[in-house]
Amino acid sequence: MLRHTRPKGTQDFIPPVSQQKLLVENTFRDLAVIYGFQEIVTPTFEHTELFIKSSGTGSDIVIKEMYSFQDRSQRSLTLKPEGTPGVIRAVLENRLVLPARLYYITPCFRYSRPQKGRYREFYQLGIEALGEASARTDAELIHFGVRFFSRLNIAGLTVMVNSIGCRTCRQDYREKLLTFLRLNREALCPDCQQRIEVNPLRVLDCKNDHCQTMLQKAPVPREYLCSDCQTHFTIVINELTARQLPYRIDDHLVRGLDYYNRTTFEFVSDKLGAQNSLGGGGRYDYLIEELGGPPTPASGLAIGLERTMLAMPQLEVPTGRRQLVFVIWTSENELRTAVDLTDRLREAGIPAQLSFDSPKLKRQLHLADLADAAFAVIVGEEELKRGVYGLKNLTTGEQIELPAPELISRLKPLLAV
RNA sequence: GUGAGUGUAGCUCAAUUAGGUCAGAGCACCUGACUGUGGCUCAGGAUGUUGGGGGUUCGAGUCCCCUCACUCACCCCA
Repeated sequence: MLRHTRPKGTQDFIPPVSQQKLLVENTFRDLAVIYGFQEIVTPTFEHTELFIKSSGTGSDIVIKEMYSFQDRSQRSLTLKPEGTPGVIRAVLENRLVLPARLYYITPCFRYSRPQKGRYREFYQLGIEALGEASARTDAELIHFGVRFFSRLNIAGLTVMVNSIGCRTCRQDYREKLLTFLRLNREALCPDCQQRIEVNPLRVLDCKNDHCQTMLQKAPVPREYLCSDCQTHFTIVINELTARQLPYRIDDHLVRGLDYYNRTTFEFVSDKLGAQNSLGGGGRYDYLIEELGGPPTPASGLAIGLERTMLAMPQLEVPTGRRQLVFVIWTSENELRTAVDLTDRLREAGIPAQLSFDSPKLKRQLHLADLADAAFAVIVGEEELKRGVYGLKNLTTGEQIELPAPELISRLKPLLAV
């Protein structure tokens, strides 16, 4: 029985999975930079009110999923359940000049029962285009997502898009929907009956088959868009087509957070189980104003890192050895030289390691093998007398001798550093 | 928060139809054969309060109850 175990819903990223995670993050970073985004880092926790204000009191995140706590001065703080609110808060607080394109990689926390692709601590990769009003921006973010997933060789991806209108037309639609739902209340599942009053739009994407067949006749947001919203959506669609991005319009796609308007989109994978959304986003033209800033249009996208990793072809078990040189010494007399050599290798940018723990050559070679090093450099008494090092290729077993001064220059091309 | 399934060495799994040499194997790890050469082979070795607690029984990894953890699904969403 282990004495200490990780808290429920958290996970350890150990090698080689940690490498996989790094690959995903780096891919995201590179792409974000290419699209003109700069990184923003905000605190892991914020004042609780920030999230209540942004996500909406009706959202499940606020009602039952936040990791909230009182600090020692009785301030109510909350571990961030998503990335956007902190970013907006920081942008306003630091008076950043808009428009601005920002990206973030951050852990997020939600208290919910863990399952495949859902954790209590999870990582979100997000981009926010603040101060950009154009529908073309929305399409560009979708393009960003598609490109990101394709760079990671993720197949089976579907892009879902929809528009949920603006303040005005959404209100009209809401009334129509409410009338419809109240009329058909009995035919809906208990969950949906609840949702009618709390957040009626969410009834649309209920998973219950019964509800879905019934909802075929329900009014959908797109039918009630005002002309501006309609134009906006048309441009998004045209832009996607022009960029040759396949998409599906899903009239029932409603995002869970209250702050979205007009464009909403989601990346759905067919190899993920129940939690099949790899990421999603949309336009949120009211949030900044809502949080005390000037009226500012904005559009964003957030991707789930763990789900991305789940959808990747397979954990690329790195075949072959690590780009690492293991320095081996044969007796205490050579230890000093070995330590200095290791240090010089490192100065030259060559990953190098040695073991101080055993003077046994055999043991050291075995450790080099365990560490999966590509090469062993042998610093032996014989070699030192002649001014050479032994260089052993641990894959092939071949061993050659190199004049001491040549070692680094010969090693560099072998390790591609 | 609700439901179902699973819990045996670090890992993957065994342990006779209804409880009785049942606490094992393979991989991994350590030591040696190999006094300056890893991987291969051979010979040894260490490791488990069978998730935890209680009960039934002469006797429980095996049956019952509670609990914890994990997994999947609902819910929610990344």
